[in-house]
Amino acid sequence: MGRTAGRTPEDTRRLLIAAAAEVIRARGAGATLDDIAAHAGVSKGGLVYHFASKDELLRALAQSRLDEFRGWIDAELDPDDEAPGRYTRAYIRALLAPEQDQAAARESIALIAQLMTIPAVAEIARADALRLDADLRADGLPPEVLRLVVAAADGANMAPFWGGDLGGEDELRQLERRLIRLTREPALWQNLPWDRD
Amino acid sequence: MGRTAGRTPEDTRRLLIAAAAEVIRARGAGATLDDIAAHAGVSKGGLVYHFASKDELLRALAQSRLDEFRGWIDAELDPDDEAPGRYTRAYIRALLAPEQDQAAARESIALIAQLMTIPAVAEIARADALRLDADLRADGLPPEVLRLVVAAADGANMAPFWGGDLGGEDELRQLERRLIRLTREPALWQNLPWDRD
DNA sequence: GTCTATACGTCGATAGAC
DNA sequence: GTCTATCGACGTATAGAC
Repeated sequence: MGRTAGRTPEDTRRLLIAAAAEVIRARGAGATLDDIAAHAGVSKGGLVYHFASKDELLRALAQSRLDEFRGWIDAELDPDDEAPGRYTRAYIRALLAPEQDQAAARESIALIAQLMTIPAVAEIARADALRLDADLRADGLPPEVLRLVVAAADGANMAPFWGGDLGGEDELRQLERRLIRLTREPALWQNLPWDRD
Repeated sequence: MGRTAGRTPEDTRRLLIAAAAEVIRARGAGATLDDIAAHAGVSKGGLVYHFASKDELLRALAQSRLDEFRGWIDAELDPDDEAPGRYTRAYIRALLAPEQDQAAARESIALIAQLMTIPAVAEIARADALRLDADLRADGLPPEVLRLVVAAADGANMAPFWGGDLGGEDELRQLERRLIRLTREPALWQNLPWDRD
């Protein structure tokens, strides 16, 4: 019999992933395995038993974040909404949802961006992005409207990461409403007199 | 007198920054000072003479990238364009300009994102972003149009970083044309029937 | 099967010779 | 101004307690 009290290996793994997220958020990029292990209440060797390398731990952390984000989209899906673009609308709401504060949003994005430098993480992130794009393309919106709306949502979401300060919360809410409106009535965008003048 | 042949300290610094960029692009995040120094033709100790720490070297690299990006915007400024939104149009062109290939764009963005995890780099990036936002806000466009256009350009620019695959080059060019059109005629966006339905 | 303790190799940083 | 030599810290690997 092992040494732990009532704690399954899965619990320990989750504990370690959560500790990694917290320590990296607090200490930044240079967080050590000792820090993470101590924060989870185990030794560094104990950590290595569950995750053979630091990269594997960070890969698991990245996967949990990607799954979490996918969960946010699903949570924003409106059961009464059966019209084309329903998934895109959930995507917009998930991306533009107000976070606790700007700093938290910036740190969360910085964490993902940082993990992207690990090849294994870049790979699963790319696979996730491809699946997400496929879901969005299957959502029934005209391609050029989808591209505009997704790009705008992505850009607005990334803004805090770069540290800029373009407009406040009210303007962000207005942008969210208008992007969602475009998904409901794509002709608004398509029928603008683009080639006149 | 020192030991070098005809090379000024400034030359050596530029050489080391260029070597850092190249080695990090090739080897990824784990590039060592030895690798970078060897690639520039000096020893690790020689590198450390010019940059007291690895962070300082990477800070200089980040600054050079930020300056380079600012230069791209200035290069896209149309001398004959005096209308409101001229700086925003240059910003859009600089961000959506086709790079050599998608992989190069992704690596370039990944480099910046990776450097952002260093506190000193995050600070200068934030200062740069604030100055850029101030320039954009002073460009004479209605705030809600500016926000949409900048968010869409940012998001389209970041797309390769996440590894997704939403549409091709032609669609990107169309998006660029339409965003620029909106800066020339903001009323197109403002006068849409947002609250109807 | 789960974890602790410990040893090993590498890297960033420092000191001092030339 | 650049080098060699060396130190301390970290990621990795492993032997063994329970």
